Amino acid sequence: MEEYDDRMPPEETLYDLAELFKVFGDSTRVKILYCLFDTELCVGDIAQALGMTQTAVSHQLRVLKANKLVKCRRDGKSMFYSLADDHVHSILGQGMDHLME
Amino acid sequence: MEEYDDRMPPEETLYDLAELFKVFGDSTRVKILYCLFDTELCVGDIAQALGMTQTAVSHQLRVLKANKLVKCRRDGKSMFYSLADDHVHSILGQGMDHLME
DNA sequence: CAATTATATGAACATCTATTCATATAATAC
DNA sequence: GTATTATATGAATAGATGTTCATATAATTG
Repeated sequence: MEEYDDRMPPEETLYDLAELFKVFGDSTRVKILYCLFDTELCVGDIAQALGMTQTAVSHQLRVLKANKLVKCRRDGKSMFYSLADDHVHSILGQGMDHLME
Repeated sequence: MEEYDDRMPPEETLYDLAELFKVFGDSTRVKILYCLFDTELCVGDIAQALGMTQTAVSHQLRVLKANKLVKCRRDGKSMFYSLADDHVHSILGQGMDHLME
């Protein structure tokens, strides 16, 4: 890839980075992440909090989990989701800072 | 919006936040941002560096500028683009950190 | 076991988006 | 003025993506 200068990360890394931000780039997923900002919640509670269907929330939780932005544990019939680590808080926070200029 | 608990930012803010991340969520735009990480470049140089058409780069620069991720100045026939502020560096860096786990 | 509750999944559809192509604008050189 | 170079823009197309609907899986209760 001689078009890239020395300081450019590998193309695959930049692709993965874009994929990561793409996950944050949907309002439903952002809302879910903020629901989970400082607590864990089960799927039904998230759906109710956001006024969305269980199915839609579940689909998006799958995306969030595949990208390691949330983790989950089962408790009986319920699955409790929470933010995966502090990077998620940081990224959301940086985004907010930029919005506020 | 009584479905939201007290700590949730307003829905409009969360929407704007998602829109911001959406801008970072495209590999072409991420590549452009990394090209500009520590230097300013004109459109043609960015296009050449990435092996893309001028038109495609120009369209994406417009998106980046509309969202205040880059700024530009004219010098003769050329337009030189650079990152708008340090938030852009921070957000890219946080994303990278998350990728590296 | 069957019934119920909670969640997950697959397919279909509608919407959004990035690129390409053609063309327009802007600045310079002659 | 015209020609050239650099960039921007509008329309069209192709591909990606989020929601809905129907259904499947999983755990509990009786």
